[in-house]
Amino acid sequence: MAHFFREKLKEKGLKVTPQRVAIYEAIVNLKNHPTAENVIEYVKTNHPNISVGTVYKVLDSLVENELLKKVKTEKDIMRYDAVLSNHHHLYCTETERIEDYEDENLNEMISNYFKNKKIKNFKVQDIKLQITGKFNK
Amino acid sequence: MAHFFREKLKEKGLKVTPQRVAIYEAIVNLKNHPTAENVIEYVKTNHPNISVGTVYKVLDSLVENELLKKVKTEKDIMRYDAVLSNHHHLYCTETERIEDYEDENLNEMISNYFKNKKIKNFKVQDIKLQITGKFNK
DNA sequence: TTCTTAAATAGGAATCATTATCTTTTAAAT
DNA sequence: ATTTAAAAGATAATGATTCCTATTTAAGAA
Repeated sequence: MAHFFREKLKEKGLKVTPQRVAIYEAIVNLKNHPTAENVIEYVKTNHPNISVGTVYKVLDSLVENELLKKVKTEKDIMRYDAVLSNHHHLYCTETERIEDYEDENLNEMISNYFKNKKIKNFKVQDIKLQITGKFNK
Repeated sequence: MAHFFREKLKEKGLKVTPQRVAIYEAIVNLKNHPTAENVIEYVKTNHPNISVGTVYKVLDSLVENELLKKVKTEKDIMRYDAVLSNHHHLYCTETERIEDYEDENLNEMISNYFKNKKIKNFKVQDIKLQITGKFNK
């Protein structure tokens, strides 16, 4: 996993730094689509001197280079996702919990639907579901 | 429309103030899911003394009372929607444009799909599509 | 209509996530 | 080992949003 990431960095012409690796691993390990602050806290256990600005800069550049994604929320605090494959999100109405939801059949159904049904004046590139509700327990 | 809004405010036990009416009308008139700043600018043409804090507070309370909705984005600036009926959003990859997308057939297909396919440990309350792509022109 | 009062607004200071700036360090190519 | 552009660190600045408090007002009661 770290190997995949190192390769990807090189591909994109980005230097492989310990900070970048640590930040990426933080996103992977921290489930629930962490905030920058979550990442900083996590990374500081192994890199106590890491700078806040560095974390923000790295997150931005990884998103720009498609190694991470931002998660759309109704909050002004950004959250990140290391899962790049096509998937949807379950949003809890009562907490900040956000979980990934993968469903091949659903993807296929939707992609079929939009093969026929065109949206006028709009070229669809990607479709994601925001599924809002309540987790049990 | 203003009438509907006044009634709704009363229903919720909220006072009908000129500021609230103006802010609500701003959201309705400003297409493209305005930010708080867009609203402030718009409302100031008729209410030059309106306070920034008031706009934020009103927006919050209208969202809380289900007279407005927040739009999920990847930005740290909040955007609002006065359309309460079930609809989806078209997000432009290149600009900040976000348009409503209504599609009864789609709603039905998805709701049928989730009538059978249950998500484990999760009770679905609402499903929205984020459709990302490019507008023509 | 006037009175009463809790709710709402105005104005401005404070907060806090994020950005920007500038200096020092470092990855990695030569 | 040298070189150098890129990256990181430290910290100041920014800007959207929230907080605070005095003043005003909507709306029910008299």
